Amino acid sequence: MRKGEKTRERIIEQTAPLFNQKGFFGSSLSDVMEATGLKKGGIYNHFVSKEELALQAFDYAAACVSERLSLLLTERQTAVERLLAFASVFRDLAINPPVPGGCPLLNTAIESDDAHPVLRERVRHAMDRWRERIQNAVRDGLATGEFRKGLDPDVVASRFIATLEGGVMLSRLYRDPVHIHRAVEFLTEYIQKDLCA
Amino acid sequence: MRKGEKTRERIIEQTAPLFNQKGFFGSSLSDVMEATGLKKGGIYNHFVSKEELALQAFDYAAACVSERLSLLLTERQTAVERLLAFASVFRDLAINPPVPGGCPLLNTAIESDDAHPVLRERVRHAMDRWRERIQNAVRDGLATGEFRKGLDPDVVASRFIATLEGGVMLSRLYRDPVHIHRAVEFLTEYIQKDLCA
Amino acid sequence: MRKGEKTRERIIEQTAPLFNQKGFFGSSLSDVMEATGLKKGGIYNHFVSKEELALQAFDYAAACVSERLSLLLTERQTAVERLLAFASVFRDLAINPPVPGGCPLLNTAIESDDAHPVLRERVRHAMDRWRERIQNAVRDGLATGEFRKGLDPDVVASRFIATLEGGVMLSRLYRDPVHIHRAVEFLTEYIQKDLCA
Amino acid sequence: MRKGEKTRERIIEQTAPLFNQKGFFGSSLSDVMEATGLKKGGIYNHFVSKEELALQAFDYAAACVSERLSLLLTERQTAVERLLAFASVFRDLAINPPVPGGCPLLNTAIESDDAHPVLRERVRHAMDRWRERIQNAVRDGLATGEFRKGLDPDVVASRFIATLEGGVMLSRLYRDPVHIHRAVEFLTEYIQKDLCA
DNA sequence: ACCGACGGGACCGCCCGTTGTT
DNA sequence: AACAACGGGCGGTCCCGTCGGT
Repeated sequence: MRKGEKTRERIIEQTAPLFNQKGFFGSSLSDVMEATGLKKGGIYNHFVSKEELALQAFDYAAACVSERLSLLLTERQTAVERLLAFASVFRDLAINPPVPGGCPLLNTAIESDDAHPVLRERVRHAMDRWRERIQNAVRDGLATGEFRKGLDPDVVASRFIATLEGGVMLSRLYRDPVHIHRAVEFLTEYIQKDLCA
Repeated sequence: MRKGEKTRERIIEQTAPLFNQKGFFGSSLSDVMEATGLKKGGIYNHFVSKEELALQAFDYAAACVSERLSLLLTERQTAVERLLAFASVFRDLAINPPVPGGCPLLNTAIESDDAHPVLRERVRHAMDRWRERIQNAVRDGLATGEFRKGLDPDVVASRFIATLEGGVMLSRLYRDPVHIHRAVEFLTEYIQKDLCA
Repeated sequence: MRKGEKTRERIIEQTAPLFNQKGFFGSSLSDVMEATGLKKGGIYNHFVSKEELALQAFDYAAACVSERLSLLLTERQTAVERLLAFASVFRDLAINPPVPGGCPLLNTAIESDDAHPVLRERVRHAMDRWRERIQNAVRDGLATGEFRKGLDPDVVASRFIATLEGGVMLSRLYRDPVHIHRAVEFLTEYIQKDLCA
Repeated sequence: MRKGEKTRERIIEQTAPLFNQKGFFGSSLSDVMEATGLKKGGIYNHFVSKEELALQAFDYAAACVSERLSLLLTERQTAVERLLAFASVFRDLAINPPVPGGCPLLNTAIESDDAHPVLRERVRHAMDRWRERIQNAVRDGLATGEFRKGLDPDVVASRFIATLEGGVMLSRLYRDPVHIHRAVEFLTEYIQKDLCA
């Protein structure tokens, strides 16, 4: 990897927390300069615009969360375990997020949905991957007989993500982990009572 | 000061959708001028700063939602009906919100939690009121014997709001009402299976 | 005197300290409103512009100093006493000025000489009156034989005003009355050694 | 940073006359842009604020005068000659100032004394240097026996500066060099009659 | 590859003045 | 006679992006 490539990645890593915390409109190039220690010229060598950098910073932040998901999901055997692992990642997202600022998908979805179509498209794509993970877990559980018949994987995915993202929002708003814990607990009961055969 | 008061309220009403859609940092005074048809001088006669206006626009937007809640909640007799009514308001929030842009509490919570403490405090306060509504409904259900003993109203409130706000986020992100419908359905099942005696 | 006339004078009295301290360019209409307790409409009823008000406030401030001069000069008998009285008024101008902010002629001369010809003309006129007072005192001293022959009243006036205004400036700059005292002492010696026959 | 340093100095040199003539509050950034030929971005690259620029422009203007003083004072042998040289610099200050607008210390002292503490502190410091020059000249005169015993250098400094600055004010107000000439003449007599042994 | 200098313009806030109303 | 309401525009500051230099 060339030196330039490394710098480029460093910029992304250092600005992802910035954009995740203050948003795209709330972050200025001055903030970016401060976060990276580079001057404008140094940044524009690697990115054609602030928007391009923000997009990649979002992709990076989303990937950081995905990585945590992959890490936990692959080592789980049963579908139940995998769904629980998914929920536990969100517990971290609220309390000890991989990228400071909480859940990048939630943050960016809210900021972009009426104001930045390009960014919104990125969030949709990342969100699709998350939903697939849950859908796949559910399908596996259906295939192995772990889950009761008739379950709609899509519905389960919506329920999971909605509840968890909402819990993240509440815990971050109140700076109190209790809300995300209640969300996880809610889903845990849901798995046991509704999903399992 | 008859006319001024009216203008002031008109400014708030016309800018609430703006701030709710583009956020505090994403909305400029030029946007406000365009939305209101007034010049800066005319706006600054009623508000000392953009921040002051944004705070009041948020209060207004939150009050609009609260009004819908009050309207539906007061005419419901049972606790179950009131919880269902609460959920149904969120269905509207995602699809046909009283103030364009979705849920002002969700939007503002996400934008402010790392970037604007004053705004965040406002959201907290508004969110407290919402939680109280649910808690009160649950307490009523407990008192009448409608709900099973041992229910923690606080926990129910967290579960409701998390699930619904997350559903709003998903439906707005995908421009698809199915997600908020699934969230409401989720909570409907929850009421029937877990809350009722 | 009509009520309007009284308000008008009140405005002038209340804004003279403002303009004398912060200058014409440094004083805003907001400052004027605060100083008078009136709103813009109340002020523009009596003055067609900020400039017009500032001109009259200057005239008033200059008149305040002139009044002190008249008060002291009329009760003095000899030319020496009158010159000393003139100097003593400047001692007050630096330490306990009739209009807060020091000498209005000095302040306004400095601000206006390159920036505001109209104001500058007013200062010139007021300064002419001051110089005449000294010139007259000198002429009287010459007529009575109190002063030595050959004295140029114009020269004495320049020397007096220059020394005193410079002393005021220094004492106000350092917030230390010693400088104006030294200036007065300087002129006292000058009177005794150079002017008297 | 060869070029930038040069531009920075050019900005200071070009704005010093502006601030000296129209004052800090009377000079706008538009004036600065016009004087320098740069846009706001180009100016703010070198100075963090208008205030910072004004402070440095004052320092520059004060240094310009000081330079003239140094030039004349160093080549003079006797204390008398040095005091006369000091006075002659003020003659120029009124008629043909090194920085257009007259004496920067006088101008800035008057504008800042009630309105801008930071600027005022700068003036005080520069004025201290001037007073030291006179005090040193007097002390030298005392040491060589040129001046009569018992002279207080501090008093002489106050008298000189007060008289000269007041003379500058008058000459600039009237656009007539006669007043500063009279002030210099006054001090010349003072030197001969009062200071010399 | 990074920095420095600069443009052109948008930002929010405040300016001074006018108008309509009471 | 006083004020509230508003316009039109300038205030200083900071924005994002470009380009030349090293």
